[in-house]
Amino acid sequence: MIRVRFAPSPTGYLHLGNIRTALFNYLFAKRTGGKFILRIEDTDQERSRLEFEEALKEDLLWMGLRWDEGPDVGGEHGPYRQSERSGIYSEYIDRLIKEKKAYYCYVTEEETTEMKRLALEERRSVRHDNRGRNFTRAEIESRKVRGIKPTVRFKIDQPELSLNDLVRGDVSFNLDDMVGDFIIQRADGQPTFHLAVCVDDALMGVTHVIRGEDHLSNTPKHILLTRAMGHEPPKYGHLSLVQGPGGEPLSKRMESISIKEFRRRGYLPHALANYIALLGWSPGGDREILNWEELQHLFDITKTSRSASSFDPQKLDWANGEHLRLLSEDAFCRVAAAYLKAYKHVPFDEVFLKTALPAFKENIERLEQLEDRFGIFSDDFKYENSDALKSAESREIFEVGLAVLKTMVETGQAGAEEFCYEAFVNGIKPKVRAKGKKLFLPLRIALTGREHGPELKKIFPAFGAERVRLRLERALGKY
RNA sequence: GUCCCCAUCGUCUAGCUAGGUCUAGGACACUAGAUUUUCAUUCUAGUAACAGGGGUUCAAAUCCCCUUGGGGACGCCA
Repeated sequence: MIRVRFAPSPTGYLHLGNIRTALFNYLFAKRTGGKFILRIEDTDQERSRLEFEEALKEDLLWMGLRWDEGPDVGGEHGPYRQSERSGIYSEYIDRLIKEKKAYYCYVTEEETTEMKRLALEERRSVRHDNRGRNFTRAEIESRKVRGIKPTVRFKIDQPELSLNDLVRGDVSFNLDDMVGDFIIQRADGQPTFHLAVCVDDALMGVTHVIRGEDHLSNTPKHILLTRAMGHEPPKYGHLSLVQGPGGEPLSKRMESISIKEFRRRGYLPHALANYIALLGWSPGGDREILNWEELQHLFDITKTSRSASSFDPQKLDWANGEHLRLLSEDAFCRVAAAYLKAYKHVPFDEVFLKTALPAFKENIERLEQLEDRFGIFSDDFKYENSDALKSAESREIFEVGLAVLKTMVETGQAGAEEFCYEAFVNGIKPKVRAKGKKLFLPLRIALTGREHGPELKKIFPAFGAERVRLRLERALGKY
């Protein structure tokens, strides 16, 4: 059984790149009925905050990525928060030291920094020179006396290592030039990310580690460490990174790409997932708009692109529009009403929303746009193009419209529950000179104040006869 | 600097594993036209790419090498 994990550190909000990693893990596991684990990597106590953990769980759930094991839901391999697993980590660290696979290192942080500076200056490879390995007993004693607390470093003796990556194929590393012994326990006694990850992946039975390409060069460390602890390393897959629209790297500080922000702007979770999946992956053929089941069924990690891809907000908008239009009228109303309630202050009740909302379904790309579009229902509006209202032909349309409306009201064709657009328009058409665009554009502007908008037919039920009368009169300058 | 990864339209990509069907296909965006009794939706058409150089081969977008360019890593962050 495939077991994967998404392991964010709660030091900021989830962004496009993070959620893509989570999505790909989820898709990869679910295709074969595997398990998706959520693990919180909060070994950096300085920067980890509970607030971020809560936010990230909310974002994951919103996207439809429920974890089978993790905080809140539990599981056999818990706890799933690294800060609650320190006992486990120290056991492993002790054992590695006992087995001479790791050692206490009394080299200070300052010395390490200096080592790096010098290497850069002499244009050599920047790596730890393992000097702490050969300190004499006396040297160690003197450092202890000076109050220096040791770190624990894992020994690397292997000169090279190759691995078969799920997305990149065979990759080999020249370890000699790359890494020295690395720290698995800080001077303050806390385990580092490298140790915690390896211990947890092994103990939680993780079979595949799918993560960003930025971890590719950590992988040799992780393989060596895992083996040293007596476990078989998982399979690795390193996803190419996502860049911003201009090719810049994504950052946790970029507001515009946080999942929270996408929610606020009215993207459908599934449309976002669909678009994100297309970033670095293609189902082949001409298909682009996929539902959740198709996504799950078709996704193939090995067909994922090996080069970085740039986030294109325009294409996201297009995808969102497509998914919005795919919704049934009922579903659209539900989703849109819920969105409006949560994020916008639109002064309309649910009954009104239900009659008005369907008109906008074909007309928007983001739910956010609804707020502006609803402006046509406000009685306090300005004409986008008042010139179109002033011609004799236009005035004729409005005068006739008023007359037709009056008749309709008198004969009961414009009652409260139904107000027929066709009857209204067909009543006007034979009696005026203007037709086509010359007829409908002035009418649209008179009625809504704008040159663009939903089909007039669809907004009539929400408008009602009285509002139409008022607006025709206003267009005529009668008040 | 060292190590690792990557390279097809402006962008996302198909094609590359098993070289010929590629005068390189689709999508977003853009432009033009059609439909819609108006705008949008929809439809049709158009502009636009194999980074460069060397090989291998009858034949290279596809395989190999070099150059160039981009990204990542080199933390007592994850």
